[in-house]
Amino acid sequence: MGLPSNDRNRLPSWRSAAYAAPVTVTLRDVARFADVHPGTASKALNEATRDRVAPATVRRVLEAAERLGYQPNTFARGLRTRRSYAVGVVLPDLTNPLFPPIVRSVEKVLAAAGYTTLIVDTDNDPATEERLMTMLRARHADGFIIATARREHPVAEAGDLVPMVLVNRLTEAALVPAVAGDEAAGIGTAVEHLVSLGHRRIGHLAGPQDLSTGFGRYRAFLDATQRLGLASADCPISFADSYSEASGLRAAREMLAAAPTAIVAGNDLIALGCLDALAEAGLKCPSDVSLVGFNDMPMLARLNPPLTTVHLPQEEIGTEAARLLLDRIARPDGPAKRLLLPCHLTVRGSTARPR
Amino acid sequence: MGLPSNDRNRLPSWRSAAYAAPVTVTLRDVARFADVHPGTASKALNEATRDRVAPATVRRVLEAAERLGYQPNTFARGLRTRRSYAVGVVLPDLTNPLFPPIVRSVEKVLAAAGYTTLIVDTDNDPATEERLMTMLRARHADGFIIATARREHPVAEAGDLVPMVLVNRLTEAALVPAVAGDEAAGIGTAVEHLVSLGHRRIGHLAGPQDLSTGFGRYRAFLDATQRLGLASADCPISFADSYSEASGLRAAREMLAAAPTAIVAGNDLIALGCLDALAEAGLKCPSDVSLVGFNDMPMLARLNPPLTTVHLPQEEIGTEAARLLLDRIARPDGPAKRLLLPCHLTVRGSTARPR
DNA sequence: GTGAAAGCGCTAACAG
DNA sequence: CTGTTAGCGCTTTCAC
Repeated sequence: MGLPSNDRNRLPSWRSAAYAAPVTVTLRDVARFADVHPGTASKALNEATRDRVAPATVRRVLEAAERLGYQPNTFARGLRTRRSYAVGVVLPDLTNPLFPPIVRSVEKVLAAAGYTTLIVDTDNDPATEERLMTMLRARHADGFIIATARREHPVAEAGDLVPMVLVNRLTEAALVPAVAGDEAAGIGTAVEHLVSLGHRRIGHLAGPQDLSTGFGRYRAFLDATQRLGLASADCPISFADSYSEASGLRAAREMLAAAPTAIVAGNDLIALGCLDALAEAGLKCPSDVSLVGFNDMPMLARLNPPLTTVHLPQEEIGTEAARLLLDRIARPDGPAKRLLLPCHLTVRGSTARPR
Repeated sequence: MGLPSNDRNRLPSWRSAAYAAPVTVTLRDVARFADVHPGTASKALNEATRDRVAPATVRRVLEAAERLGYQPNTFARGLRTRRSYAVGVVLPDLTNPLFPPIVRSVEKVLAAAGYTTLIVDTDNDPATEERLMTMLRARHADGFIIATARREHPVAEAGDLVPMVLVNRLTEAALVPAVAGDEAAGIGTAVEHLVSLGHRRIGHLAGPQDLSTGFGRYRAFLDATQRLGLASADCPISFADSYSEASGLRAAREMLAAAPTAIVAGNDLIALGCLDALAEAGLKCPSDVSLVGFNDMPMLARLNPPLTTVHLPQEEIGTEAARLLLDRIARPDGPAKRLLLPCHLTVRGSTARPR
């Protein structure tokens, strides 16, 4: 009596527990060991119901659980409570260096609250996204952090049905909590910086317009140039159809016909493509053309020239997203907070006075 | 009759299903709709037992499931079958660009086999790793892909108790399946390349020796230089205590006292630190000192000079790791295959003939 | 404050 | 080939 009933996987004591095959010790085992009814053991183990059990009993149960290395069975608990303590994080592309820092901080906050993070990579494919969402739903994720950012996106309609937080995208409908960098302000700062250097012909290599970031930064560029009194004829715009060096190269070739003295790129990869286009055209950066990127991905400081770019507070974005989600899970009907975190311009060597 | 018994979350049809709160349709609902017993419905739905059900019945059940949008409850199934169809992937650091491509291909293979990938980031901390492993175990992960690579690692002892595959590390004990790039060959190729350029004084900036990669590459360097007939006195070695630019810088400063004409770095980050040390010392790369990195992280081609480095087949590593694991889950007692995938040297601008 | 009992949704062994 | 039944491990009323 008092020992786990199940010993099909009893393991030698010298094994490291975490990597060994599970020895299944159940609540019944704990209860038997502590000499109480399983129901009572359950109450004692559960923070919320603990106060309905005599302190001495609680102690006995807790000790038994400790001694036996009791781990509640997630399946049984989930089946009963309909909660998984798992959160889905839906990313468009894990290899995009923008996301890992966000994921890390999300994971940290959620883990501290007892949640498991289910990371999922949609490969920028709506069908994959649908499939993965279905999977996450089947696993009864308690909430979602969604970083895929098509402007036309089913999530915009799903509204407040399931706890979720949007990252890097603010839907028009303010029903869904969201956190993002203040990209408009970031683009604004970039344009101001160029204007203050003396630029008057500033182009924009816009990102994909079906992504909310691409669209948002484009609008922000329009606003900023207008606000600063630049003629729209002096502000050529080309559209890249993806966030990639190749698309950036194509768009930049087009752009260079308009001979801007400075260019604001939709993101860093587009800026890199632009760098190639400049080299191709025999133009030097920054002496002939200044260039600003967006995102501040790693290694930019080591480029030639080091790229000036708008820095996003990735870690903070992740932290806040996780907090908002926990909030939402706790109070699904609370107001949908929407957070805009400040971006700053990291000035490096790719911007200078025009000739 | 024939409708889901549970309508607390019935959703308007215009909502996108994937993002809406779950409407719970159970096996009983499907069975009722198809007018069979739940047990029969279960058999019909399950590939493996389907042939014990009349084809016409199978069709009816399948259609009912489709019509009602039936999703089996993972908890109930897991509780019953003691399988989760989830696999834990344990990474030391998600922000290391080495891992995302591996994770992506792992995820792809596992998803195709019906498994969910649980990605977990240990932040290079053994305690965090232990905690996360416990969590994964509580969630009854069916297997593990482990990419953390301390040489002293509990996993090395846990042996074949739970299905797992090691990535980027071959334990001495050949009990655990593993897949890695052939780093020794990679280092060998790098040294050969330098020797063929005419270098005779070749240094090594070794990575942390408590990591199996750091140690393995160090040994490979020793082997290669000896094999090629270089005097060990001509092959200075400094140790970086982490894979970082800062550590690389420190180790490189030390190394430069020995005046090698070429340096093989333990990884790319160490190589970057080395680049800084060279600049500091007023040495030009590659004209004064040639430099080779390891891993081929992104952006290296855009550096000044573009870094020559050993390329790891990350995608293939991930694919093979996932396959090995599926194998292992299917036949836990099969032989532990150990795969060594070829690395190739990507020659760029940081290596040249010595003066 | 504790015990008893029901049941979450599923699968698998066994009967028919 | 189909139905019946039991039970995975847990939480949660409801009695006592």
